[in-house]
Amino acid sequence: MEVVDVESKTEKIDKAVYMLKAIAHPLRLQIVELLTGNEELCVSDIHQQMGVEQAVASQQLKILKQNGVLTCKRKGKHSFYQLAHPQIKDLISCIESCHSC
Amino acid sequence: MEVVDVESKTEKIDKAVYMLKAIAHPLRLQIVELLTGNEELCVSDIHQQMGVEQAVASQQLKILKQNGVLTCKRKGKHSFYQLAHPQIKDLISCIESCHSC
DNA sequence: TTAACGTATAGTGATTAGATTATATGAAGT
DNA sequence: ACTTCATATAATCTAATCACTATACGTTAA
Repeated sequence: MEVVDVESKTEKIDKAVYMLKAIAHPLRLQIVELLTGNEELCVSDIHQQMGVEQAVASQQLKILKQNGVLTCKRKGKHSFYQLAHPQIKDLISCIESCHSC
Repeated sequence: MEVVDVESKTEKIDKAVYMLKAIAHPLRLQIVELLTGNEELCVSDIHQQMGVEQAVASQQLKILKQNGVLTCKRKGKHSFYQLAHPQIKDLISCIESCHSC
């Protein structure tokens, strides 16, 4: 195995770790779960549905975005967030299935 | 929805979060990856294959065990660790697939 | 029982993530 | 330009996690 492969392997691991760390938080996991059932949601959708302060929702969304879990596009006054990868849906159902059998 | 349902929902979320947090670490993720390709491994297998101190391997294995990612059974001098849920294999391939397309 | 091997735990300081609240920015309508 | 609504950032303090290393425990065989 060459050096360049080793480097990209640790990079992949780091990216995976960042993603997992981002999701590994009660609020953020629930946000991701919400987004597996909704194509996209804006900050106030989440802050209302989850019963948390707007600033809290915005902060957690930022963390999920920074770590490659969500993407964000602004339309007028609203910022719409959605899953960055379709596989994240599968990931969520894997985790959920670990605690229902 | 009844109170008992709400409670078990947060419990499930917490358990999922603990699992994800445990996996969300470079060494621990690699240990789990090793265990998706090997039915079971002992501490010294891991400490040798990963090139880390025995104590480090043991500590990280303990964290994975405590958080429901691995199980452990002792046979003589050796402790053998394995995945606690088969779905963890799928979880790992989901994460990996997020960074190869 | 002691020696050798495999594994587990404990202690430390440094770094990072946590919750909470106040404030700042950005867009749209009047 | 000013107001309102939607979103984002900053600041603080507390708590958890980190890496690292020394040491303790458990098992087996002589």
